[in-house]
Amino acid sequence: MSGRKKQAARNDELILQAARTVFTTDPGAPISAVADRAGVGISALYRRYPSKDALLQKLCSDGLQLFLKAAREGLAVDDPWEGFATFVRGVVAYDSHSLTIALAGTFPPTEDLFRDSQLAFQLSAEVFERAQQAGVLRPGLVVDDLAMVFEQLASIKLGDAERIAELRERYLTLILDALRNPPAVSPLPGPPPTAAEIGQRWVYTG
Amino acid sequence: MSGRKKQAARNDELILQAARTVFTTDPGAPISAVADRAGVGISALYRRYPSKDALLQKLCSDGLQLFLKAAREGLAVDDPWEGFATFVRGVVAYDSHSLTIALAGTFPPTEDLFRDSQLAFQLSAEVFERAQQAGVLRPGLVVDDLAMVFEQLASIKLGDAERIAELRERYLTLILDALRNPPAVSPLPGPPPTAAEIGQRWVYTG
DNA sequence: CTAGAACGGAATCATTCGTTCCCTTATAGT
DNA sequence: ACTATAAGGGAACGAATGATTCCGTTCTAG
Repeated sequence: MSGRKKQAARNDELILQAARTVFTTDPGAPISAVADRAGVGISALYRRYPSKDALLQKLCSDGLQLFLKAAREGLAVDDPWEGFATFVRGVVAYDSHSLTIALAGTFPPTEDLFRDSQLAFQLSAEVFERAQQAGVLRPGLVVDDLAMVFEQLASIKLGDAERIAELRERYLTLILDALRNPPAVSPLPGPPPTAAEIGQRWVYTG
Repeated sequence: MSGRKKQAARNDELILQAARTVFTTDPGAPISAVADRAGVGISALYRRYPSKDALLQKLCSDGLQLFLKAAREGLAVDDPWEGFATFVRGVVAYDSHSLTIALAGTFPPTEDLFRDSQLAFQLSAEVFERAQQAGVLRPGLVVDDLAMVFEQLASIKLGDAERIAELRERYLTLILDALRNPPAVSPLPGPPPTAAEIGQRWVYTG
């Protein structure tokens, strides 16, 4: 594989990566923004996906796979609490939720997507219940609380991808400590947010 | 004041309330959605505000006033921790952040808005630092963490306004417990989220 | 009874975007 | 070398959306 073929193969990845970045930042972004970001023309996109919806479905599906991966990794850890924490950290680190959340309901779902999301729920319930039965979870919690926690962490959008990951880790630490029974007090990781970062969102850009 | 005048006065409030609800749910909503929700025509809106931006500024400004109110209420409480908690609960309960966050950066800011937001920062810093010096805050926290916490709670959007308030209280309890030094374990309030609620966001609506 | 404030909502006009189309370029196979 | 063709660039098209304007209607104060 060389020359044009190699370039095309790289574009495959370039486009997916660009799409992830763009739609994570702004779920309603135009498809041309993805092309610009990837440094390719619009044709390159339409050669690969028949429509915008198809691209979104692909992204959503990929996100779901990462979620499943995180769940399986959690299940693979023996200690119930560590398994639970591994799962939750994985979901946040893979950023699997930003896309699924942002995109949910914006395009017609497919059979596969539906099936995978059910599997995802099932697996996370397993991880959760194992921890719950081991008594290491704060009383009163339910599985569906997890979805809300993921969603809240996914709402953190400040700066570039790296900074976002740092900040999410910070608040994930806070929340995991609160989810644990008995509660823990871990050191808060990462440089804390600065006034400059917070103020950033107030600047008006046409 | 009677008849037409009274109706007009009621419309003032009707429109503001509708605008709050609509733009909180969807910051990019068309102005006609506000009119529909308020049960009035578009003219009724344009009679009161010269443009959409003007309406947004008004909403944003109102939200900021509520934030200031919450901060002052917190400062009025003697106990440093209770004052802090009062402030944070106030901001969340008044839902002052959903609008300001959602709208920040989407319209040209005014002088007043800028000044008020500075005052807001100043007041919340006071409440925060008082608690910090009393040693009731988790080590490592900074004022700007608060903004991030508010933002995360504001991202909870599930069901109608009442349900949203319930759920926010639930996670606010979790987070406040984690923010406190030493950490607390309060009972989690409100009916927890259900699978049906979580699944709701996956339905595709054209 | 009438001037005019308050409205309702259709019409206007600009913009935004998904998608298609056509033309250029580079390469693989002969 | 030479051409058929895959890959890609990006302008053009057409539908939709939505802010704003405009015009005809209604209600009431005087």
